[in-house]
Amino acid sequence: MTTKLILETPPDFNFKTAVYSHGWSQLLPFELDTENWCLSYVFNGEKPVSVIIDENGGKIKIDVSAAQMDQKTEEKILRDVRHILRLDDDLSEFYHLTKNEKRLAWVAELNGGRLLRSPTVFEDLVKTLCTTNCSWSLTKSMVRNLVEKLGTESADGKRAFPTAEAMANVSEEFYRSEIRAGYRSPYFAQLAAKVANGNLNPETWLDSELPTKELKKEMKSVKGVGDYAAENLLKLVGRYDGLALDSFLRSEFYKRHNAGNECDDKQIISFYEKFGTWRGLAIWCDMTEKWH
DNA sequence: GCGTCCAGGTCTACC
DNA sequence: GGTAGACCTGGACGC
Repeated sequence: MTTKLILETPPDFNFKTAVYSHGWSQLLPFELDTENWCLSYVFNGEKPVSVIIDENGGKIKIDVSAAQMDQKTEEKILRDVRHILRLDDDLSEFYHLTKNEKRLAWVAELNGGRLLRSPTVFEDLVKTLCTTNCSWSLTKSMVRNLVEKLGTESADGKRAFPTAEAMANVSEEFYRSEIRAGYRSPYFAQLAAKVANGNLNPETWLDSELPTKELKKEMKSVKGVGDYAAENLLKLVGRYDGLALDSFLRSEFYKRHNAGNECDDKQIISFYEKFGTWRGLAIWCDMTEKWH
């Protein structure tokens, strides 16, 4: 039994470019069906709720695997889907900056630039930690282990992303032996404990009034979060000042803009300076054009 | 089958 | 503030 919900989309919204914006759609509890072009997710709540999201005729359709829902749950699902697809982001200034750039004209044409995110900053933070210093396959493996071993099951047998409380209830050793997180294990244990006991609330980063430099400093106070991780998180809360340079972006930049030769990060930063506070989104779109 | 390298980096110690 | 070395894991690669 499913319940259908509908969301209106802004005119400059493109479901596929949002879903394919980066690797998040490959990380549980997201699951992407590229044949039917729909995205599944399992939302946390009193009881986890599994949904299938797709687009038809300029509207987002949400099939919820629940026979009955109270109004509060329905409103939360609608709010969360708006959040993960970034339906309320205003990218008009970014499109204005990029539409006359040869390599970036596609962004405004395809209504790109909306980076898929999780319903909570906590989930994005944990997933970002899973991307550091490892292959993408290991990132997927760690996230899968977190969901399958610590996530709560929904009615249809899928699992939600673990809450901070669930993650705080297991030991550092659990992260090593079961999640296969290696040296990141103490980072996960410490982070979960801080969030669960109220000493850290990453959700406040969404509408923080701190200048980006200060907010980045706060993010980096989390063990395991360095420049790349903090700048990636900043992009996910809507601030694109930092490039979030990692080995992928560097190697792509060398290929596309430096004849395959390595160069200093300062040269990359200088290259995107003209995009101002949008530079982090500009480099990401520049390096991922072929995905679209 | 085995060893080495390195991937969507960060931390700590040291200068 | 800048740099060297250590750090888990697992897939790719060469032999």
